[in-house]
Amino acid sequence: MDGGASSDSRISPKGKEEESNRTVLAILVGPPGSGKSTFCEAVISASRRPWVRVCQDTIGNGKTGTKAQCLKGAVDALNEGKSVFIDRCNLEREQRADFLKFCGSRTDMHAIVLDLPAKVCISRCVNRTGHEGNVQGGRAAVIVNKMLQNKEAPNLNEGFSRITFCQNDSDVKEAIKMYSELGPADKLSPGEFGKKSKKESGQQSIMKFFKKSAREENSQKEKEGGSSSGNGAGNEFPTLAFPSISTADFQFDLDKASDIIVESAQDFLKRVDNVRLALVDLSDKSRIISLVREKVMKKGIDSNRFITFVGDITMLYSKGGLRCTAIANAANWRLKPGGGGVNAAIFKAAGEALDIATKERAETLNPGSSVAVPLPSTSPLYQREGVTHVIHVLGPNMNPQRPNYLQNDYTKGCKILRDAYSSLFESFASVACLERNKKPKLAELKDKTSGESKNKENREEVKSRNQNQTTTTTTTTSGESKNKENREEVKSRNWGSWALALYNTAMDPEKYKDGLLEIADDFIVLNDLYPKARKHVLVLSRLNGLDCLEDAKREHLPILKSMHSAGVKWVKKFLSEDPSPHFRLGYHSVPSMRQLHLHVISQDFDSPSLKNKKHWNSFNTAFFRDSVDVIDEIEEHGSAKLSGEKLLEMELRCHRCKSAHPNIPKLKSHIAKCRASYPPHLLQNSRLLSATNNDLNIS
DNA sequence: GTTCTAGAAC
DNA sequence: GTTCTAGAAC
Repeated sequence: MDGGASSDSRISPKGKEEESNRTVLAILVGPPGSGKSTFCEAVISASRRPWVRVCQDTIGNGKTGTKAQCLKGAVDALNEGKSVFIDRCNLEREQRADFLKFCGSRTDMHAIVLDLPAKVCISRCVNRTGHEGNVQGGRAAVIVNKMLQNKEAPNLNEGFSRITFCQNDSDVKEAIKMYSELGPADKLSPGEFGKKSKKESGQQSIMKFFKKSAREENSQKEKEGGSSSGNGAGNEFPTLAFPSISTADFQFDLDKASDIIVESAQDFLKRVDNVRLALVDLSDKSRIISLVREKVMKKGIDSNRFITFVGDITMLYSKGGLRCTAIANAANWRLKPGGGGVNAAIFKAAGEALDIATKERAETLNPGSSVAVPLPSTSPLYQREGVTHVIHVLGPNMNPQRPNYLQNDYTKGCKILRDAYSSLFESFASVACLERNKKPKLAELKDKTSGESKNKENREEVKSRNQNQTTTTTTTTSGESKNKENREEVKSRNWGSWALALYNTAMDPEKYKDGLLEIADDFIVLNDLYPKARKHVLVLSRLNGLDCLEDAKREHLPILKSMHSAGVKWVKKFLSEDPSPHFRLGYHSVPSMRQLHLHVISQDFDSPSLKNKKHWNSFNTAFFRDSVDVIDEIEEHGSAKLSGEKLLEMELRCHRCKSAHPNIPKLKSHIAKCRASYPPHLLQNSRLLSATNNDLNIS
């Protein structure tokens, strides 16, 4: 920081009489979660000067307050000779203007800008509301980000005599100290303090993060003896390739659309560093591409960070040498493959895996929103193109032949299209953040620069790397054919001694019988030693050699079925004691403990043993394979689908409402309260068992 | 699978 | 300073 906020500041009053009665009206400027109320409270409790906090959230006595009420509150306090904090977001100039009318001989106008990283504000919002209301998880992010999009930093020419900018907690602390020490007769020196040098941004931590990653990558490159920098620098950035949304089938006006693309992109790139956007179109005669190019040029957007690209969005790397972290899909609202255009092409190129992964994420999509779907490493798009995520996005429809036609209402249409792009870019930012967190895999590829003649060796490299991955992590997709070659290698597993506890129990149950709930001929039921929910038991196969789900084949169907019905029996027993919980029965794709075991687990996940991301994701991503599906798949294909351990690294999402949470404690406090209905996928095929579940009465 | 702990993030 | 994560050892 350039030391600003600290640079004090107090000027002792010149002529005591005239100056000592001066009041201060300080307008706090910052999004939800930036700490405005905390700021006010800290100053008020420590200050010798009489302050009044005028807060729009509380002024309405339970109802949402209005700006008018705030204005009146401020006038009253100032008339009583008190100084005032205006505690509302005040991010836009217009919002602040009315308060500045008080600027007069007796009142000094101050702005205090809490320009903290958006990420920090979002996580505080999540924490604060925790549960109900709309400001939680992903929504908090959307709301805060949206507000920040329109923010206008206060300027002295609005009528402020002093503006204090705070970019981090220590700036805030100093500002609090400064205002706290402001006695009734003191005056703070006028001017701007603590303003950031160049770009202003609420995304500091994300920017820092990307900068750091880029540095690391560069230094690694140097170590490898690679070329230093040059014009290709942009090639290192995580890149989002996206088609123009709504302008093909949905017939959105091209001129308007190109404005929105350029403005949204510029906005995004301003806030997030070291990422790149690429607008892609199939044809070099594309009108949208030329319009966008023109506007990008006019606006002077960095050509390393925003590019237009002519080519097939499903073959950007293999055919065009353009490496993209994520590609956007102009999806339909049902998120179904097919149809035509980009949607059909992407689903086709990504294979069945994308369809499955999409279904796990969402059933439908609203216009103006997006959903990021991680691509399984088996998808051709991942292997061949290095794409880790497909982000489905749905724009407005201006085509009368298609559903949800907007009847030429471009006010609505433009808004939805803007929302669509901003949602798309936000999704990409979190994807890029996630990918960066992992050890760079594809980034290891030493490609020189762009060049259309992307050499074959590189592609071979990608391929072999991914093959290696499949052998070590036992990731598979569709059925038996896939992993035949790998099987021998995978077969010899190294189980640590700690991983044999279940195996030993299964082989010699009598020895451990005190701790067991049930011993049958082919299975054992026992409480999980470290339950991850209030009810969590294991149905353990007794068959030697059946180590894990990967080993389960058609010949094991009888035992799988008998384990399943044992599980259901125990669920019934638990429900007869307490009918409230829901249960799932399933296997981990890659278990830590040897000997096939079926988890029977209540969906409260209320347990001190549930401590980390891996715990959560092992029960709440596709890593957890429902017993019913496993049986179906083995009956049909001879083996069950397995998911890779990559899923265990995914961001934390509520298993009911699917909101995202920054860490385990916050997730846990959320799920303790979330009563949203379960995702539709779980409500089918008896994947979720409860007291009201009819299937329980029959089987 | 857990525990322990360094150090990152807050 | 405290909270949280993630990697190593078992």
